[in-house]
Amino acid sequence: MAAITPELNTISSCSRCSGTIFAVPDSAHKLGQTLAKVHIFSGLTESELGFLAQRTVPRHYSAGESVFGEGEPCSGFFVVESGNVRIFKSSPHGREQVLSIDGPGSSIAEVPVFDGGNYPASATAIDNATLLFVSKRDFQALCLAHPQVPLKVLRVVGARLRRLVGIIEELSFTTVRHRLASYLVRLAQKSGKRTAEGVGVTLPITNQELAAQIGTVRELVSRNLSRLQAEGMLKIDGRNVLIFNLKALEEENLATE
Amino acid sequence: MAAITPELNTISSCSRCSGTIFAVPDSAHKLGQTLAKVHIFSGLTESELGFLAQRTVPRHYSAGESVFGEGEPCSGFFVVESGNVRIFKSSPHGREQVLSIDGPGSSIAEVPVFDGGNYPASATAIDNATLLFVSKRDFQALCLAHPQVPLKVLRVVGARLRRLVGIIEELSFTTVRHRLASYLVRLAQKSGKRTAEGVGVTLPITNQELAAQIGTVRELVSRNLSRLQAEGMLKIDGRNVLIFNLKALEEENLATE
DNA sequence: GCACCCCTGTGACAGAAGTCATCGCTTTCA
DNA sequence: TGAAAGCGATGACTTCTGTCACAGGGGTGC
Repeated sequence: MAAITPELNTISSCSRCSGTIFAVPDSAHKLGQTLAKVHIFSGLTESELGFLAQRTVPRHYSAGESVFGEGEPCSGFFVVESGNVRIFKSSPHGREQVLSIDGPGSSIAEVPVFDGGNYPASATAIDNATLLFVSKRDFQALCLAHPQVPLKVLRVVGARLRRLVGIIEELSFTTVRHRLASYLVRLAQKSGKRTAEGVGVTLPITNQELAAQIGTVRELVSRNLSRLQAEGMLKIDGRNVLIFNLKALEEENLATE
Repeated sequence: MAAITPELNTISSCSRCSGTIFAVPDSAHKLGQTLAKVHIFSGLTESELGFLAQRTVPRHYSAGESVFGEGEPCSGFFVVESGNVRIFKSSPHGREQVLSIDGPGSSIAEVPVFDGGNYPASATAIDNATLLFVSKRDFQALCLAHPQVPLKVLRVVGARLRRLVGIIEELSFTTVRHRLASYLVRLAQKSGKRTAEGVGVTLPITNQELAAQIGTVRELVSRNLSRLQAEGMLKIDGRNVLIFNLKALEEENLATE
């Protein structure tokens, strides 16, 4: 296993590291710094992080590239160092349902590492991304050696589970219109710009992708956006959306949810 | 809150145990046996189980009684000793979406114990049930003392997560008709009786409950069952359903899923 | 026996969801 | 520069979903 690490390290980032197994130069140090920012590794000592860094394999993905596919056997899990990863389910008809978007500091596919099953969903890189791969075996060993690590994993998995329950709730109880309104409200809260007329947001994704995130098809996103505009709740200008009355949009959700 | 344990023990089952903290009579022994059958506690030694049994509080619920409600603060988690528990989400309009049904040996609400949040959904007893309550503190202590316990919890939570992903997939990609067909197929695989004419199953629940489990309303369950009957795929006689062609019902799912 | 409650089936209907096709605009890239 | 691809809007249409209302069947309890 030690063999995997230095070689791939070399490929990925450290041009000076010539592949000597025991050399733990800048690259590993940098990895350690990255790992320290990962939720499930917070609290580990520097030497523990170093230990982990040596067993970690950086992998680069270009935008749109697949990280793993649903149903594939799981050999380990990933930590997002840079970029964003999209976790999703696909239907045989070509529709997709996004389960989560994970950015730097997040871990991915913790679950199959522990239950021994295959990946329950697919993952692709949204933009150019660097992920750190940790093998099943190494991670399980780490968990046994550091009992607080699995507890942190549980916290992360718990958050994931809550998000999934939220998706189920939305899919089961609400309409596309409401989910779209929810999305806009969330977006406005996160990155909205207050102006005299209302709150301005910029959709960071295509209608197609928005549809995948709220569980519908692109046409319905387009239509419902138009409808909200026709009702005077907002104004659409390409990807820019000016929300006249954020409050009304929020109440939209309470109404039928 | 050490007070919780011995007193409630007394109330619940052990008539001889007078509340002395260190008495570990039959009741605790029996508890230990029960605990040994719980997935997340398998592998613990007898003394460890005894330790846990002393800190465990049996609680009895009658059919339909609430165990906890969504959003309530979480003080611990539960192990199902007997009976079945229904975990579900409610909409303000009175609809419900079942997330899982858990029987003996299952644990419930492991997640909020670790992430510190509130219960993400509600739980009620389906039939008369006995649950063992384990306080947050005791369980966290156990996890730190026995690193393999959180790993087992992760396995259980992983299974839960997979089920939720499955629900999302069904809700997002399929129609009520397909979800109903899936339900019937699963039921047939689990408890179907092969006859000359086909596979006979008995619906164990009302249409209303079936609707909550597949994410719709009672009328649509009724209508879709009738439609499947009209199409000659099955015959309904009260709660008894005779499936003429299980294969066709299975393909029904592949078709649009 | 009778009132009451729960379960079930079903007609009527409105609105939502999804499909298909088309058009126009922009971006990309050869 | 021109073709191709991607994106967004929208009309037409079908099917699905959910709601409301109502009627009948089968228990249960008084």
